[in-house]
Amino acid sequence: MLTEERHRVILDLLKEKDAIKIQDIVDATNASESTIRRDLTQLEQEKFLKRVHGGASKLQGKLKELSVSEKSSKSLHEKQVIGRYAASLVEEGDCIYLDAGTTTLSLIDYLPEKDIVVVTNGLTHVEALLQKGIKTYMIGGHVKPVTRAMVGSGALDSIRQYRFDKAFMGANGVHAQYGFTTPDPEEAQVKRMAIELSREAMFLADDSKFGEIAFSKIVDLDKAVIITNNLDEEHDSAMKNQTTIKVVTT
Amino acid sequence: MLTEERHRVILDLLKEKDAIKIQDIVDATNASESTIRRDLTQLEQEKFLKRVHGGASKLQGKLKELSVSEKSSKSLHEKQVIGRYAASLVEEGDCIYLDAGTTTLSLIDYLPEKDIVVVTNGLTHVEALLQKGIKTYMIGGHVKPVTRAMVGSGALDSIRQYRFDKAFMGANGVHAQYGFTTPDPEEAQVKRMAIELSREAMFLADDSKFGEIAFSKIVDLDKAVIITNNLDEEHDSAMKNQTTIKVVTT
DNA sequence: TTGGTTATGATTGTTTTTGATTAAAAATGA
DNA sequence: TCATTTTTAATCAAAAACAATCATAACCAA
Repeated sequence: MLTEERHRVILDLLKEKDAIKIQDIVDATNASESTIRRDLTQLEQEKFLKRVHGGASKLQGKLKELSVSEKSSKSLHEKQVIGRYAASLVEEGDCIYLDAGTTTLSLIDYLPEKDIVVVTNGLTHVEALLQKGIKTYMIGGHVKPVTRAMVGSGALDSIRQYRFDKAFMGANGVHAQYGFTTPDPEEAQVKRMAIELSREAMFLADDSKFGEIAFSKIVDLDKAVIITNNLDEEHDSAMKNQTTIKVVTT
Repeated sequence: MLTEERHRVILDLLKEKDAIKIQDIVDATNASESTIRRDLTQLEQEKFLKRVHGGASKLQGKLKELSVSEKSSKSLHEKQVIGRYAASLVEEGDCIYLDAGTTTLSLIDYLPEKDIVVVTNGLTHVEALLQKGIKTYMIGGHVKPVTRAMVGSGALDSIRQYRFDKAFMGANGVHAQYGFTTPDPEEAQVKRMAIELSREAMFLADDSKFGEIAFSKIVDLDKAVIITNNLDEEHDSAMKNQTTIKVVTT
């Protein structure tokens, strides 16, 4: 039975019962206990269920936040790897800016239990941050319906009240010549301002972003460090003399 | 039977009876007494019930803090009535301020399909507003974990960027002498500022709020209109010469 | 095919959960 | 009050579930 089939079986079982035992799944799939455990670990990471001692249970609440396509997307793992590394850079007492977007969202899971303050413009991020008990500030502004990010002049005024030790940013395009880019000019403004207000800025970008160019320029490459999961020779040689690039593999 | 299942069973039993004996739970779950005791200890810690000698009992009072759904269910109908009326006051082109809180939240359901702009400090409200396709602004600031409202100096700076045609407010206490009050001084500040910035301010308060006094004063009664579902003679005569009170019955 | 990667199932030692046992504490009733 | 009964918390050993590791099997691209 294919991995994906098993996953489907597990989720189907969970649809009918609120909680299931590992043995039930073993019986239903004829896979070994070890395999099922691995499945559960994976499905938990992808936010499809919650593991409990002895089995797994539905997770209620905010699972609907992410569309299924997003969750199962191939790049999920890359984002987690990048997010985990970025989170490891956070130090006691830091004031962090966290840009809206899915890559930066994955960082939250790995944030250390330290005394830190996080400022964000992502509505979705706030819930996750509060869940972890992190002191959270949100900048104001117009709420952009599609991305649930704060933009506009209100956001610019609002963000100017803060200063950051580190800013973790997202972008749609990373290009040797055109720098960091994003589709929405208003979002670009906010991002640019966040970088200016920060002692140290980092872009979290998986390898699919390299060579891409979106409509609005945020800043040039030399304004921020890049954290990515993979970097081919072509882009490396084009960008390496402009900024620092950290490649995280596992 | 999984731990979580047992917990569910216990809470279900408690829903039907106000108090249960340990032996009843043992019978219902086929677990040992020791295990049930451990379950009860845990559930008590998580504020789901209160242990009593021989078993467990519902805890009344403010456990409801946890589940917003339960909390709002009690006076849900009143809130809906008030919310619907308040929404009917909204006119084409209005700029609205919507205070955080459950009463104002119910207003959103009834907002007309007009070209309006809504500014809010309630994180929970934003999602509902976007769902209805309403142009939404959020003020920035520190996110208060329990209420998910924006407070603090950031919120004050942020809200000052706007002016409102109408402000719909919530309060914990409405008192002839002490005016409108709320438990948190920081929230009171934001509320006060919102009222100042608004041409017209309205407090949405169900009848349980009358005569109550919370810790922090927001403003005096004459600064805002009151919209409520019911008003007894005593409070009416005490307040009617200070402000306008609109009683909505259906 | 070959070499390398990934998925699998068995095995290991460790951790968590469980139920029984006990002595202490609380309720009961004369 | 005191003695009796019930309930409780604490302890412990057995059982269940666990993560980690490893060798094998299946898979894939060159």
